Amino acid sequence: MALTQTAETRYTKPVLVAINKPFDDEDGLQALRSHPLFSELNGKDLQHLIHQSRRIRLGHHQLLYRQDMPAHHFFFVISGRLRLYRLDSSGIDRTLDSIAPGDCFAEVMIYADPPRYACYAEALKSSEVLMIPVKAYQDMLESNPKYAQAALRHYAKRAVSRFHDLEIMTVQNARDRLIRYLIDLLPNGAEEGGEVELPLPKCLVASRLAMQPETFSRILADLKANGLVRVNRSRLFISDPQRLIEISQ
Amino acid sequence: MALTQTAETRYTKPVLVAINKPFDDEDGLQALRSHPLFSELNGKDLQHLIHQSRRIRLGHHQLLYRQDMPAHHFFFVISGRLRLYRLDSSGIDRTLDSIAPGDCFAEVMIYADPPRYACYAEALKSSEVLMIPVKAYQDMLESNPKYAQAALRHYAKRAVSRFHDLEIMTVQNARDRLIRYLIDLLPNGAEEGGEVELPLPKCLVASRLAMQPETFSRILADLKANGLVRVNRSRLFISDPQRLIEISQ
DNA sequence: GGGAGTAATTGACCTAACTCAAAGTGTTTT
DNA sequence: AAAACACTTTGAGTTAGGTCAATTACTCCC
Repeated sequence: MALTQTAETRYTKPVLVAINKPFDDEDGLQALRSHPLFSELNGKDLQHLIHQSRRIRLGHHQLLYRQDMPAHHFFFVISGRLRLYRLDSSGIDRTLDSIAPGDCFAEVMIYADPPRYACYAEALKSSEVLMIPVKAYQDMLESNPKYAQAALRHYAKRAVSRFHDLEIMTVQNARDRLIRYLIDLLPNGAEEGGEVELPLPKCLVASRLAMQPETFSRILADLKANGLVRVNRSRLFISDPQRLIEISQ
Repeated sequence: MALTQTAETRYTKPVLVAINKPFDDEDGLQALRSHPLFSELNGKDLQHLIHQSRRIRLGHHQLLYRQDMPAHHFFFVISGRLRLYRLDSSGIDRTLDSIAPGDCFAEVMIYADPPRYACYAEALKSSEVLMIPVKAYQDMLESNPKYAQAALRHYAKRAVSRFHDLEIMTVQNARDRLIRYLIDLLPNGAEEGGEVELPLPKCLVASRLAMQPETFSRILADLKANGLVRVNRSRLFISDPQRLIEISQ
């Protein structure tokens, strides 16, 4: 296995470090307020929700929760970056998503029955997340049904985006999957070129795209040799996305 | 391309045949009522919604909608079976989902912005669907916010299930993807054996699992030779799912 | 029941991608 | 500054699975 050590062997159980610093920095609060799940909330409801939540600091590679653990909370990323992954019976570690500041994750658990995490979540670097009790959000929604519209929009969008992820994975060859992945990272899709930053280390992007790190490296080297991307560490510059699409047939 | 003709070449535009038969057969109505998106509705609201909808009959292989078409409706399957797929630039047809009676599809479009279908939908055999105006459902939800809870549960469940589909597709080898797919078809998962019916023709299951029909056929022949499944047309009998999981490493 | 059309299987061959191994690069620690 | 570590790249050999072609099995019509 090329992916160094797995989280499974690194930790015996998640160790969460709540920190006392209240969640009131103006930028953090602003980020929370701009998330669809919270944007409609009035000040009082939002404060009440935050009051019931805990702020958690996670170290590099620290596990937040495990697959199949009962899910009593969902999370909002204040800073850092996390990834979601699954471990199969042979211990292979498959990355499913990466999560940036301003995103929520495990929020589908609010309505899962039984509520169990569907994957592992770990910090890719030192990060801070807001740990929100599922019940608190549920109660708030029940007493203010008008908030449900925004939540519905968010959930529907999430379902569409997962559908799109699935679509990439039905592409049979590794090069075309990588190309589609890169184009999705571009702010305007295939419309115009630009620079993208890989949201994960290359070996984890490879895992996300169901290929080996070596394959990823070779494909990228090949695209580079053909002048289709310029590579600078985890920053890629794509000048002509249309040409990339053309060669992916 | 092994998948015979594509829908793209078969049709120039979807031809929808609304039929006059009102949607009031007791069993059809019962099925609708048991779907989470409608189960909470009171009789009057449900009747109003049905009144604004149209009943559509689809012939074998008939296209219902195309990818990127503006989405003004979502659908409930009354009878038959449909599949969702995408077509890429080289015309390859990739199956993403199959839909059975009692299911809804394109329902995420209720909250998409802009509302455009993310894929093609076609009937796999002669089918009937209820075509529900997105706006009608939206209006109903807005005037009855209490219905939103059930909708939220449904959307969250859908997102989880797409996540799970994605997870299967990050499994790198074709045999293990097929095994996981089969186990998911079993009513009780890996808990106990049983008979499953493939929801799609074999060549489309292959496409759903990002492999060639030939590969699908060979893997199934191999599982059969090892006594892991018994195959009878599209019905498979799996006596010991645990053994299947064991060999998939 | 025969013929057309479609789906599934099987064989032979080939290539994309995996595996293993080693070396290179950048980062953190002491 | 060196050592330790993590990640990435490159090379060589192997294999899973794709491709092409031919055969068989179904299904639907007439």
